[in-house]
Amino acid sequence: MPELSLCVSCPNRGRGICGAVLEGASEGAQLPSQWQRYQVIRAGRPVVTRNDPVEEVFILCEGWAFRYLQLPDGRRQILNFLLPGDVLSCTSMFQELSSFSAMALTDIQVSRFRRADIQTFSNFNSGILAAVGRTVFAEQKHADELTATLGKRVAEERIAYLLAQLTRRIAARSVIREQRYPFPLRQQHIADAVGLTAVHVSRVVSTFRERGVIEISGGVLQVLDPVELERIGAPH
Amino acid sequence: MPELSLCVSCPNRGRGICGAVLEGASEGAQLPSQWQRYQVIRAGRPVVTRNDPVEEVFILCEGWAFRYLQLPDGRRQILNFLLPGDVLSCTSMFQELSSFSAMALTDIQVSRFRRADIQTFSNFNSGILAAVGRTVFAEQKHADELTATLGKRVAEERIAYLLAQLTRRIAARSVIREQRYPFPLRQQHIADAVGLTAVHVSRVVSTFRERGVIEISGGVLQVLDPVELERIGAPH
DNA sequence: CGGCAGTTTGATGTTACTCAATTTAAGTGG
DNA sequence: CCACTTAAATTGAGTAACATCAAACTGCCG
Repeated sequence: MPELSLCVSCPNRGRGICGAVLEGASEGAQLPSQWQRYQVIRAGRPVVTRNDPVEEVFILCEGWAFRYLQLPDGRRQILNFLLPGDVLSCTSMFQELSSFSAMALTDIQVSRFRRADIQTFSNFNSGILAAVGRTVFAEQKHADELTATLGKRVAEERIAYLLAQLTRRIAARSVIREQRYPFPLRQQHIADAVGLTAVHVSRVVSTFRERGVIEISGGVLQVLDPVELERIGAPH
Repeated sequence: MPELSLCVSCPNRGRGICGAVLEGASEGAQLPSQWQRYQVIRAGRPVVTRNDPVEEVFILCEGWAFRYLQLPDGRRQILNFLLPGDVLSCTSMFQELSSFSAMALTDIQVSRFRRADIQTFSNFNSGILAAVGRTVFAEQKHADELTATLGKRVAEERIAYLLAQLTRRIAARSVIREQRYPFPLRQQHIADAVGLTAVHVSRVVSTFRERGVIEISGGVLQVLDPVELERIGAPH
């Protein structure tokens, strides 16, 4: 969801990965590239941890990650998944302590900007402000849709919502090869994202497979019936 | 949640209502008051409607309102409740079509600023930007907490979460008279906010009453055991 | 004194969870 | 290439939480 034109000299730029989310960035609405630093984080390692101080805003350049909240009993709720080009969260631009945790789902590469640099720079560059505004809007809209999905919809619809949304986002930033998408999620991740148990996710995914809607295996999601998936998962 | 220092010459300013949420606003971080307009909206009437164009950012000066999403089958999910001093949503600052609907819960009074005015003004006033940033952060944090609550917690915890959060917010902007709070919500509103049915809300609220935790009647919420309510509803 | 909206209560149904066992898939080292 | 190991997915049986339906009750207002 979050798209922001800060990731200017991402190693993937020009290879169609970060580039895909940069559309809409006006000229001059980019931070000086020398301000960013790169970091590689291995799958399963934390990116930021709730209540820890964060000096920087993270942009995901490569791989998948997710934001989540941990409950005292150890259960976690995944708030959203992050794909290449996504800002971890725009709110990191305004807050010194992180209000959420984030973890690398695959090996990832992140680009980091100091919050202070962004704030200074955005004071005399309204293009950045506009980009931040669009991103904030997208983040909030996504959060609202998720709230409605968790509050009012059954398991089948929740899972279809997540899968439909992910395929749309993956397709938007890569060359679409028929209906096959790279898919590093375990069923436990789906469960934590849509508020179900992994066992129940398994059952629902099985019925989707039997009905010829989707097929997940070997880290690849195949959408056999995109229309049906959208119909079940449509948020409105 | 959303607190923003735009509501400068609200009719309630000085009477401790809007004033309560203005703390933290630095000098000069206020929009010229002649840019705002007032409007009264009666209980049950729409404030904004999803997909309608909105030229203005709304700030609630008096009464209660709520943001919601309507599902095609007529069911609705309430996203949050708005109390005096709250911005309807900061994202209205960046988007021309509303992504949500909002409705007055009681008779309300709103203050309206043209989006264009705010954008222009914020370009040469970094105090406004900081205030917007804080508000955006608060909105997102609230949305994240709600997601975790809907995804991972049982009926009793969801309802306690909502009531605890509301009492904190009401207390923050009014003189606290013992543990009695004005409470214009019907049980159906609670149900739509936390993803339950009104019938089940009734049962849970009854057990709270029997256990001496709260008491709702005559538009007043009495918190008899604030510690217990917080304990059940604590988001983490 | 109706009438109406909101709440409460009971009986029953459905959805999703829990626990536990089994199967499949993915590595790993010989 | 094949045993061995381990994580993930699947399946079944039993249960808990919440929804649904319908009826009775309460308070409020004209």
